[in-house]
Amino acid sequence: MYSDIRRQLQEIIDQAVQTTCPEAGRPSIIIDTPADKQHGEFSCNIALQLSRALKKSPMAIAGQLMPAISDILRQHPLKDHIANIEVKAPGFVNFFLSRAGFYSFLSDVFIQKADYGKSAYGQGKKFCLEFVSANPTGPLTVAHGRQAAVGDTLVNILKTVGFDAKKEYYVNDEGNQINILGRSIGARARQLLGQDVPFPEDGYQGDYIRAMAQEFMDQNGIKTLADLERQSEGALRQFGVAYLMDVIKKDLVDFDVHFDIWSYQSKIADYKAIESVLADLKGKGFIYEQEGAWWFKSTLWGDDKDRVVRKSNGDYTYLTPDIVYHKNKFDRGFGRIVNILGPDHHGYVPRIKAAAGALGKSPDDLDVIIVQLATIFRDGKEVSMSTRRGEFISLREVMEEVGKDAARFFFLMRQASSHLEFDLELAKRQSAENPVYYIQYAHARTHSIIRKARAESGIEPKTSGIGRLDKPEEIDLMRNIGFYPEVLIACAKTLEPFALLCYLQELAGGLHKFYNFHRVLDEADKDLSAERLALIEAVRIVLNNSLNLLGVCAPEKM
RNA sequence: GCGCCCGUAGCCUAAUGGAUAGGGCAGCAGCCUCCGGAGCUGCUGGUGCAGGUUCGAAUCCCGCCGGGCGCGCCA
Repeated sequence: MYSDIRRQLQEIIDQAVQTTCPEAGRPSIIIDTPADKQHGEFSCNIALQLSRALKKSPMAIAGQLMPAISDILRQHPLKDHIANIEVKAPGFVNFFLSRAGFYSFLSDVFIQKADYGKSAYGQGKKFCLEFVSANPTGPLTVAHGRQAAVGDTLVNILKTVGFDAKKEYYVNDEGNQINILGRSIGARARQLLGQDVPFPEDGYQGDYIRAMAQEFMDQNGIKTLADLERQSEGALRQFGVAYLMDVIKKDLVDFDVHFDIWSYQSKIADYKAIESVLADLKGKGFIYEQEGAWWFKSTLWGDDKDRVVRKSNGDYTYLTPDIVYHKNKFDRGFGRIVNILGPDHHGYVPRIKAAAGALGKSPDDLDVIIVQLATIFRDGKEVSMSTRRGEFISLREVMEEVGKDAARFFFLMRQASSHLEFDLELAKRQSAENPVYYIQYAHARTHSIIRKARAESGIEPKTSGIGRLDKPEEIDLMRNIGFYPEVLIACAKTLEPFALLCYLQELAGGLHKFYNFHRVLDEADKDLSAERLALIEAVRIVLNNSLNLLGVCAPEKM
């Protein structure tokens, strides 16, 4: 494994530093993966780091370290895996893998197969990622779609690298938005019954509200205004929440996003729970009264200003039940809590981190990923969006128009922190301009070659005893295959699945390039064919594993 | 006004403080007797401005310039 080799090199270099320049102490040895393969598979900058302390030039230090490293390596089990060590200006020590080193990556793949990529990096730590958590006031929008794609993929990756990670959806089934929802449905119902009532100014204007009003009346046998008046506001709200949560859940299932935990505000943050948490915070001196309202001292943890948790009229603000909800998450044993929010909520981050602090946790135990908006382009024009006005493209429309695979892939095509432009026409295009197909095509191609080898030549991938793969395109593929588990760990560290997309494009590109340079199936040399077929098989497995993490299909034919 | 995010070629985008700033699109020139041409090869072009920290800065710090977002006893 790549990480094992890295760790062993660290030990070797550490030892070399101790013998050649003990006065340097025990500096931490950092082994990089050079961006440029001309600098080898592993690179160490220790000589550059020690330059100042030792008052020597980096090149001189590296020159001293080199022979010591070689000596140690000569008697080390790793010696078969390293072909060459070089010192290169301004003072890097670079390590080049041998063919045996590269072949070991293929062995790893054939041993682990569908599990290839898994690691123990997360050490089973309980990790809660809360995302989407759209209020049940309408269908999911593309903003939620992007958050869903990012969150779902991220948890898939976190689980793969050894976290006990859960996907959680928090349902805000109470509060102002839900009151407005109830009133909106009520108003549409009255209008359907012929009463000329004005629609609430802040109401939800989407057409779906009218359909819901009709459904509500059908279910409850409401035929007249008098029938309607007998229904409570609460009944309307309850109906609205249940109806829209069904819509949302179906959107998510069709988008291949499956949550582990559904938390309801009404169940977690009831009156008793809120009062208990407020009493606790008040007891700790984190809450004070002013002008009839209760204020939470969020400035103690760096927030701009303190925040109201109980208004002068006795109502709670949005923050208050949310503090209770986060306490609930911590109480459930999650060591790490991460929330995905839209950019319109970034001002909310300091106060919820302050809440974590007030609950006796470190504000660093709670992270927030802000996923920037996706702007949808149709016919080269931006489509404007506003839930209130009912003008938006729903996630469902995008899914139905471009398909689940392209939608998920496109939502991940930029870093979450970057604004995303989603071109519907491009996503639909089945051509070279569309990156989804580039990768899926690579996967289909591996299947096609393996199929043909079996059917026409009876050649099977040679999964052990590889010895002849040495072309640059073959080496490049093996290097990338070996790097796959590292890519997943990098994604987990940065909480950013984007790097996996870049990796996939490179791996797919490497396959296409190899294919164009070298013939896999050759009747005259079936042994080499079997080795190359093994390489193809390994690529197939990695493509398949990573596409699974993205929730994108890995087609065998296209 | 205060706070957060962002400025990389004609357009989009990458780069755990590392080496010659890497891809893609569009453009031009090539590659199918042969495993899927949804592919491959080649050509051209870039870190907003000015300082600082560092052995080393697209990256970190300060100041400008330009863009986005947020600043409620809303959610």
